[in-house]
This record gives sequence, structure tokens and C-alpha cells, in this order.
Amino acid sequence: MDALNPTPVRRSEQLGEEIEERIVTGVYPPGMRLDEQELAAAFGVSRTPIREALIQLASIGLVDIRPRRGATVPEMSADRLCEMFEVMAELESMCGRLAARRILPAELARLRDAHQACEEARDAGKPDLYYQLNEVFHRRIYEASHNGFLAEQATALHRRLRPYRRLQLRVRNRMQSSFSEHAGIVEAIVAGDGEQAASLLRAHVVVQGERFTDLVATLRQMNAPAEPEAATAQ
Amino acid sequence: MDALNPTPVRRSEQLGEEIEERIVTGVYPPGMRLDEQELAAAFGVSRTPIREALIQLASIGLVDIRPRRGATVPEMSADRLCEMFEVMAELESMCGRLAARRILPAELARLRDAHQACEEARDAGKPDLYYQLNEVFHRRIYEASHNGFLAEQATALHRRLRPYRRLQLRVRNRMQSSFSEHAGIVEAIVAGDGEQAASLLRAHVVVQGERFTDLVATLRQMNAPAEPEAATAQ
DNA sequence: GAGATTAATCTTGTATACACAAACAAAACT
DNA sequence: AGTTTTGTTTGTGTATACAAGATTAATCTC
Repeated sequence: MDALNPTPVRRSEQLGEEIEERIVTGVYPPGMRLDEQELAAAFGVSRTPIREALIQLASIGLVDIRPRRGATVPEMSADRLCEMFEVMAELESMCGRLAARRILPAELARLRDAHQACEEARDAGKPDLYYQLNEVFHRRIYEASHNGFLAEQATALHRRLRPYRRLQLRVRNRMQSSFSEHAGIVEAIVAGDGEQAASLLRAHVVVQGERFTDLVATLRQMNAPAEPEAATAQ
Repeated sequence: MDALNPTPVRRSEQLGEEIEERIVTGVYPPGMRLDEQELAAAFGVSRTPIREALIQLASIGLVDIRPRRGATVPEMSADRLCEMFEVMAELESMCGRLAARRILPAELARLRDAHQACEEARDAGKPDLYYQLNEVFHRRIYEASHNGFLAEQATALHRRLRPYRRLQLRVRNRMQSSFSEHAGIVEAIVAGDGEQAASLLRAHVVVQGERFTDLVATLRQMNAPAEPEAATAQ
């Protein structure tokens, strides 16, 4: 059916994902002005689908649209990021608590697979691969919560925090400790100990938010190479 | 008035809020088709701002847009609603935990004011007023969490669940017990007992989700007055 | 008479055109 | 010389026109 359907999705939706990707990977860095005409030209479409994509991204907080001022990539302050990590920790924690009680055998098997895959990436010393498999691991937990809405929320926020998490895996050699924490989480879920899973997961994520000052410093060097202005709220 | 219109906000944003209001209040019931042309005519604008409003609402899950099929108000299944309440409970809980630790004297005073206002509404036996003041009470807690992102998320979800919560306050005489629970929550926050505030708030919200079957039944009578079809997933 | 296929109509998705507001720059006046 | 005002330019916001897909109805065939 997919083969017969060449374009079953809105163009603006595809564009939205592409722009989101570029924002999230830092191709469009925080503070960058997103000119509709430029984007339209760059993607070879008219302004309309670009506008729709930007509006969509704006409503999930990934771009900032101000009337008659245009769209920009929002500058996420360190405070803001801390707040988001705080919420992320709680969502993950909740997923873990529910998963410990509700996970099905098949799901547990897949969770273990994901965990093992992480181990191999760690042993091979591949942070990029680990990062990717780490995402799968967490997604498995989201799904095992058997709360579709929660899983969606967690996935969305996880995605928004992606670039910062990624940086952190590099800055410090966190692969090792991350993997150990995963092991404890799996154990708690296997044991059906919701509270244990919850608190381990919270700690697992909070760590990422706490060791954060260095991260922000690192990030500031990388993402803001040529920005002498922007002295508003730094 | 359109000529003098000094509005510094996008038209589509205003439209979005208006449409959101109508969805949330049941004027546009679940399953309803949202024809762009009809809406454009109804609001006296062209299709463009309507489209933008719908896309915005779609990205927060308030309408369902399917390519080449148009927009509809999503039918929220009972399962889905339970899931959302489950997440809401956790967000509120988190707000309470943080608020207990971080609330400032001035904020505490305002929280008490809101609580007292609820009491008066209860004594006067005005559920609609109570409902409104209840929102203020909860918003005060969100703010006191000193996590702006969390407060935004909680507010957004609270808003989406509004119609269901409102119904419930009517169906059972929950005003009394709701108020008692509020009292305990305030007490825990005053005492700085984060865990206590968290668990009380979780229970406070979960109750709304649990006594839910009757609610859905009631709701079905009210919101679906003329819908003989729609036998998809009921 | 029933089912399938085709055509017509309706609605969405995209493009283009136009209008208005804001920011920047230049010139004139204090 | 500095400040203010006005004009120009750029870019957003809305409208309209056009194209493509989906649905429905009608007609034709079995």
C-alpha cells in the first residue's frame, strides 16, 4: 500500500519534520531567524507549506513566532533546559513505574534485547551508536507503560532534548555509568518493583540535567560561534 | 471594528483559541467534521487563517487532520481519557512536590486566597464558580513549582481535560470532597512536605479519572445528541 | 436487479498576488 | 552634532486562484 501511495502525507508535515531535524541537530542554531522566503527557496516550495510547518513547530515550542516579527529558533536558556530535564525525569519515572506493573513478556524480551544492544555498543566504544540504541531502550519502556498518551508525551520531549543529551554522552564518558543504570532499571522492571524503577529512572535522567553547567558551557561554544549581540537575558 | 483592530496577535491564533474553546466546550462535538470553508464563512475570514488555526490545534492533539480527508474533532475514547488523566495526575503531583519546596511567601498567600475563595463557592453551593476557582487554585500550584515549562505543560493538559472535569463536578457532588482534599494539599505545601503534597495531589486527580465510567456514560448522553452513526470504536 | 466502473463534484493542498506593518536609513531641523 | 521624522524596503499576514485527490452518484453491463 505504501508503494502505491507516493505521497500520503501533507507536504508541510514532511517539511516540518525536516526543519525540526535541522533545529534539533543544530543546523539551524538557537536564535537563528527563519525567513519564510529563504526556506521556501531552499526547499523548492512556496511560502504556504513553509508557513504551515513553522506554525506546527511553533505550537510544540520548537520555533518562536511573533506577529510581524517572523519566526526564530528559540534560545533555550540553561534554566529552561533544566526545567525540561526536570519534567523529562518525571515522565520517564512514570513510564518506569507503570511499565514495571504492566509490561508483557514479549515487551520484556524486547527491552532486554535493547539493553544487550547497548552493552555491545558500549563494549565497542561507539558513543554515537550507544546514543541511538539508548533511545530505543527508553522507547521500549515508554511503550511498556501501556499508556499511549504518556508514551507520546515522553517521546516528544525526549526528541526535543536530543541534542543536549547527545552532547553529554560525549562530554563525559557517561556511556559506562548510563549502561549500569540501565541494568538496574531492567532489574527493577523484571521484579515488578514500580517504585524502584521509577526512582532509578528519575535519577538516570536527572543526572543528565544536573551535570549541566559544564554541558551548557560546552554547548555555548559549539552553538554560538558568531553571536556578539543577543545580550537580552543571558 | 476590523478597521480599527489594533490586535498585535495573529488572526489565526485568535481563531485557534476560539475553535479550541468550541471544541472544549462541546459546541464542536467529537467526531465532527471541521470544514474549512464553513469555518471560514462562519468567522468571516478566508481559508488560510482557518487552516493555520487547525494545523496549530492538530499539533496539540485537539483536532485530527488527515491528508486529503480534512479535519475532524478527535473522538477521545474512554481509554484515551484515562491515560490523559493518569498523566495529569503525575504532572500535578510533580507540581505539588516542587511547590512544597520552592513556594515563596507571596505565592503561598495567593494560594491560600484561592483556597478560601473555593470555600466560599462551596458554601454558596455554586459548582460553576467552584469549578472556575478550582482552576485558579491549581494554577497557583503550577506557578509555585517554579518550573515554567512544567507549568505550561500542566496548564495545557488541564485545559484539554476541562470539559470532563467540569462534568464530573456536577455528576457527583464532589465539591465537598474536592475542597477537603485541597485543604490537605495546602497543609502539606505549608509544611514543606513535598512527598505528601505529591501523593495527595496525585490522589486528588486520580479520583477524577477513576470514577470515570459513569462520567463517560453521562458525557455520551450530553455530547452526542444526534449521532446514530460513528460505530467505529465505541 | 445488483455490482462495478467511470465521471463529476467537492474539498483539500499549494502557489501566487496583494496589503499592511515594522525596521532601517537618510535627511532635515533644532 | 545629535535627535527626530519621514520615506523606503523588506517581510509577514490574508486572500484568491488553481490543481490534485477523494468521494459519491449515475450509468452501463452482466
